[in-house]
Amino acid sequence: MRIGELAERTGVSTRSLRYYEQHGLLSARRGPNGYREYAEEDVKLVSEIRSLLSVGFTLEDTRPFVDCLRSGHSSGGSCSESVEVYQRKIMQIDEEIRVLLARRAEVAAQLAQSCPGCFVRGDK
Amino acid sequence: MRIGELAERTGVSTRSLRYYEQHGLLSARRGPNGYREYAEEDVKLVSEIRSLLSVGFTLEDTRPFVDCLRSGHSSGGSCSESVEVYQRKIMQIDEEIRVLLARRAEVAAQLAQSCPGCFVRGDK
DNA sequence: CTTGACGTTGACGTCGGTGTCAACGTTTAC
DNA sequence: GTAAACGTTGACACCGACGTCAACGTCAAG
Repeated sequence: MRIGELAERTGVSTRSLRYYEQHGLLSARRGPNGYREYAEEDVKLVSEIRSLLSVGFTLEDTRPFVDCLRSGHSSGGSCSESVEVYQRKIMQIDEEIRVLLARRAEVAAQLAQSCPGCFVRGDK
Repeated sequence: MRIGELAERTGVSTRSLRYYEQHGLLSARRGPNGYREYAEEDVKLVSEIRSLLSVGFTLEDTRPFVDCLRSGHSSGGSCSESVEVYQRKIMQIDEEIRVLLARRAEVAAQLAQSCPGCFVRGDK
């Protein structure tokens, strides 16, 4: 399978696929013409990457999952390193939520101060 | 007051002050030597900008507050446009929180699936 | 006069994932 | 044979709020 087909089957641009390769997340044999040749498993690999990116992982975060899949596991999350990343990520999200809640409170307080009687949708 | 003093008094780099001016948020008279000359009120202006930036406003978001102060109001939040920005911002923060909560749930679900029995700190 | 602190403008680097274009080689279909 | 579709690498653009450096003008103190 060449890059165009992989792109089509995964819904990922060829640009992105090359970018992933450039960062060591994807690898491809090269045909005699220099074209990249992908295997079936790469579809799954790319899907895993996109799935993780879509929930806020960085590309670097996806590396353990990719390695996990490549080492034969059926799921990218089956390895201990992946689990650690999951947990780090959740703690990180929690932290971001805390920051946002604090910000919301601050902004709401400033609003209340400069506009007494103003209410904010969602405030109890 | 020249830019160095304003920077010192507000705790903002001269680079930032020039950047704010470049974007029309700050203005300065020019001395005969070309140096920027600031008034006392500019200290308050810059403080307002920093205060808003620190709670996640973009520079553009601060414009109504700056205009409000410059038009003579004692508080940057006293104008209706500022109030609207406050409200937009709060709704925006709420949206971000919703997104993060959804993400957290997704990630936690994936973790649970690939690591049954794994618990996440903070999960009830 | 010289030194050094301070001022000026302009421009590039940062971070991340991707779009997009250029300039070129290959394969495919007619 | 030729055009269209696809492949290759390399490089610039984006977004936002700056840091940082260059190359230069200005001004006070010794």
